[in-house]
Amino acid sequence: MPELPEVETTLRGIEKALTGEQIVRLQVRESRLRWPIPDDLSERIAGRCIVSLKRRAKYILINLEHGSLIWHLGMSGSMRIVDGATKLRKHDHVDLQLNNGMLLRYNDPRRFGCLLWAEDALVHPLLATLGPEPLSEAFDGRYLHKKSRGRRVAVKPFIMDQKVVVGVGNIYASEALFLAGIRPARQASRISRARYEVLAEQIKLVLQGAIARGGTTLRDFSQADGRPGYFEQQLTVYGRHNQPCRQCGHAIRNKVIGQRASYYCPVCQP
DNA sequence: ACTGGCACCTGGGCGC
DNA sequence: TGCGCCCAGGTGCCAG
Repeated sequence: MPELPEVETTLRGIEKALTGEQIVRLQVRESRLRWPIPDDLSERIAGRCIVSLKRRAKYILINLEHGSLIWHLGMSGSMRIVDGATKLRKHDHVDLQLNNGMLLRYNDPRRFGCLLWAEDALVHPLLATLGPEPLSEAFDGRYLHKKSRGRRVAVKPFIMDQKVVVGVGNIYASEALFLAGIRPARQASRISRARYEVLAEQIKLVLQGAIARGGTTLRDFSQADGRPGYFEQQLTVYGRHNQPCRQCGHAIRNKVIGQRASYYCPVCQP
């Protein structure tokens, strides 16, 4: 489910309800996520206050007075703010219980997400080697061009590599490459600086546009208040195999690149 | 250092 | 209705 816009949407949806509140406990119904939720996590964080929430890449960081929760939604994770009387749904694996009676409830059918704790999240091994944030000034065409020298991979998996730039997943990679007019299978090292300038700009625009609309709901993603994201209507190529290109009318093609479905227009993306 | 392939899971949609 | 198959928005790890 979640790429950067969906994670950002989730963060914004839970931030107000959590910030400044005290944690009563963490109720874990299913600890077998991508990595097991540590047994002692609840006692470790009980009684602590939530100072702030941040996003780094696709991780949600819940900063406590001391230490942080590192929370990843995986492919199918979602979060809601509910009260204690709200009925459990299937795959509601974790509740973060607050002293005001509200809960942050985590649902994750496929259990590819994770919930970890670190004293200093940013130096945690999972976060330490991540590339720049796409919406930061550090990320631009010059950076992408330099980073791509000598890389034989296709440009699509290249921009989905979290060591290159974070937050770009399978949907927005296809979208940004379409908007930039670059074929997704093209070798990363064989793209000019000028075209990387356009690509970096389109990555920023497509992510910002998706955040503004609350992300994309294809199957099961929902915002923290239960509403879907509204970016699906804006998708130009993703999931539109054999449908006419919105720019030129040619049929959109579907090709597996780096084990992931990829969509492009053979005319607009030469 | 890079690269491609596999693994981890459940559920929905399809054809038979 | 049931079964088997394929697909799904992520990413760490492995061998080559």
